[in-house]
Amino acid sequence: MAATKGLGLARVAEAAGVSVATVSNAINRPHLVAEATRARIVDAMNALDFVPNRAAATLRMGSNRLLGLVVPEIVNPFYAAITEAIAVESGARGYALALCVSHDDPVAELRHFEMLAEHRAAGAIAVPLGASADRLTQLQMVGTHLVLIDRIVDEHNGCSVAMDDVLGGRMAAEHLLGSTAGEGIALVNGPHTIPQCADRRRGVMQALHARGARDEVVEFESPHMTVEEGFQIGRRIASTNSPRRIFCTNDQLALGVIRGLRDSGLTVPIDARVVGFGDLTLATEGDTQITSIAQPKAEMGRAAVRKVLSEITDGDQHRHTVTMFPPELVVRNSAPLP
Amino acid sequence: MAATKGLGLARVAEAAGVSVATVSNAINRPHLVAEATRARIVDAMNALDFVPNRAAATLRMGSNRLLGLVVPEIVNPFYAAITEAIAVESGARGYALALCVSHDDPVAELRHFEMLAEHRAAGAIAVPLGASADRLTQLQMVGTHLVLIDRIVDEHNGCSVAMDDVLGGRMAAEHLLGSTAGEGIALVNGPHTIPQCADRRRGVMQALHARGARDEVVEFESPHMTVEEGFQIGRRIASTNSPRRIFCTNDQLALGVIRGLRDSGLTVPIDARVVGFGDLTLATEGDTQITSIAQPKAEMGRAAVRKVLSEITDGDQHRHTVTMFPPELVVRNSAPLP
DNA sequence: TCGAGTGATTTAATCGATTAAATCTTCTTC
DNA sequence: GAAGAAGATTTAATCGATTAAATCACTCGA
Repeated sequence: MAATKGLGLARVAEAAGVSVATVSNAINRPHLVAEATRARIVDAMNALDFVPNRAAATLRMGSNRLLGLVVPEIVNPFYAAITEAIAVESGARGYALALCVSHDDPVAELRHFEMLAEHRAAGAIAVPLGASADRLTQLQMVGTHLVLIDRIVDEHNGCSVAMDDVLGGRMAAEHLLGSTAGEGIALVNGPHTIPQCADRRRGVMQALHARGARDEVVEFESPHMTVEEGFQIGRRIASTNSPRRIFCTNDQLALGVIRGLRDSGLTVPIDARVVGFGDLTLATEGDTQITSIAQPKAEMGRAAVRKVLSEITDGDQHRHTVTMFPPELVVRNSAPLP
Repeated sequence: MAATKGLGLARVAEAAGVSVATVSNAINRPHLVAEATRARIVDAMNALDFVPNRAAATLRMGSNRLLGLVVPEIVNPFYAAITEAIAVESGARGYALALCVSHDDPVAELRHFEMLAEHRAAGAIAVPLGASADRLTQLQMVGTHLVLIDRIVDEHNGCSVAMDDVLGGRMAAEHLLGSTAGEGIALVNGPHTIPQCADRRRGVMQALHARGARDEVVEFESPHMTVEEGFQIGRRIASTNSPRRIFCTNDQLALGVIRGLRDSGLTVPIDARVVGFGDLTLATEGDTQITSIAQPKAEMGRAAVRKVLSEITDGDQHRHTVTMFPPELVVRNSAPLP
């Protein structure tokens, strides 16, 4: 008959014959509560189907057990893999994940950060766009801890996770060159304005310099890095005397190039060897299996979550770090071992 | 000098010389506030970088402008596309999206729903697993509106969005049969326990019956529906006299089958015609372009969001509906027009 | 027997937005 | 000029969890 007061902790407290404070303690600081009392409270919670109200806790504490993730897109196996890893990891750590798709639109990106701020997200992971320093301050303005992933920005005052594209480029080039020295490489690349493209190219150069070869890099630029553009470039390569060791800076290009070469009567990997980048599943499952530089996507995602949570919980202990993951060469039949 | 009271509405109210109630009204029910006052308030909000506290609103109103999405995985182009559409659409409607990956684990799924309940999510969209009715009641127990997508369950008392797999199967079969009657179809299918597989098969049967042909369906069952299994089946088909009009119930199988046929000396589409299902980008981009039944993934995602929001906002007006989207035949060179 | 010490529990203030009800203005209209 | 309507704004209660400080109940040692 005692009037049911409220619907939250109070109801449980009444049922268990204790105060709300004790219920709260039983949940969050069990060591403060006597075992017998705790058991009674747990029983009461189960009996009443008690569902804690995160909003109340958030209001009181000023921060929500919620992480934000801002990615350019999900329909892109690379971001899909990262997103999945982040979702799983943050879920396992007891954090909800707010997913935001920016479509590379700065306005949308900013709106998403504002929304995260309104929800008092404890932290965020983002693939930033437009690497301007003031944009980032604007984003951090919201107060949440921000970890950058994939595209990292020097000016960022915080943690970052990315892959070592220079090393990736070097590994691809070294695999193509094998033990033979003095021979060049055809580099099918995107615009140099994309940092990844510039880095992968740099890696190729490093590999060539390392073995004292002359800089024989014949470069083909593909504006949009699509299969179609790769196809055209493949035909171009076949009809000229450019190197037949071909490094494409993504797997779409590699697929297209292989088709172009075939179309011109060349056989892969007999007449030409091709290495791609990204290790898309499609490259594994298609008719031709592409040797590719794989990115440790899941590891990157997990590392990002660990970093935000470290920022959130470790307080002063925390030191910002930039983690560069090494890529992995996956050898398949488009460029088998020499 | 006046002590800054609080950090939220109160601060804005003080700056604008009004009460918190008026500020709240200016934000949520502008028509109640005089234009001049509203302008002053907006100015104050901008000047103070006011960030509303969703948690407080949620606590008060009992519901959060947050939708939940529970999917089995993101690394799967189908779910990736749906997820992206849902994220974009809910963002556009002013709702945050909490992403949960269930990995087809009932325990994880339930945990995710509990988490959504704790956050007082206004609604959820889910690809449910284990279609047991009591599971669903358990899920709905959390009180949020639930819309099912992709896998729909008859017992569900709410909205659903899915694709018409029967129609998809029929379209595939009809395309393969063309105008010729009396010839059979090789059906490369997954286990019949998967509803989609059963439905697509049913569609094939409908097509055959419709043209009065005898039930010439030679069925091959692939337990895991992988490229590799498709490959084996492709070789089997080549070495027997089964029909050379082949419908594979997903694109992975189709890719494998084509490789198997090729491996056995058959040419596609000369000696055999192949239709896949799902229209994966990989099938479009690979060496062989697969004719496939495409699912309107983005439309399905958007429809799901519209439905939850309708449940949430329309109250009594709302009527639960099951929307079946028609698939689309995308003709490519693995089975060109007859 | 008193005080100190320890462990368990409660009291009560607080976070910030919402909203029904009350109050205050201004404007009609007879 | 008084009653009433319409419009604008304020008052004050409320949502439910957290937590510092206070209280209560014991045990133990001197």
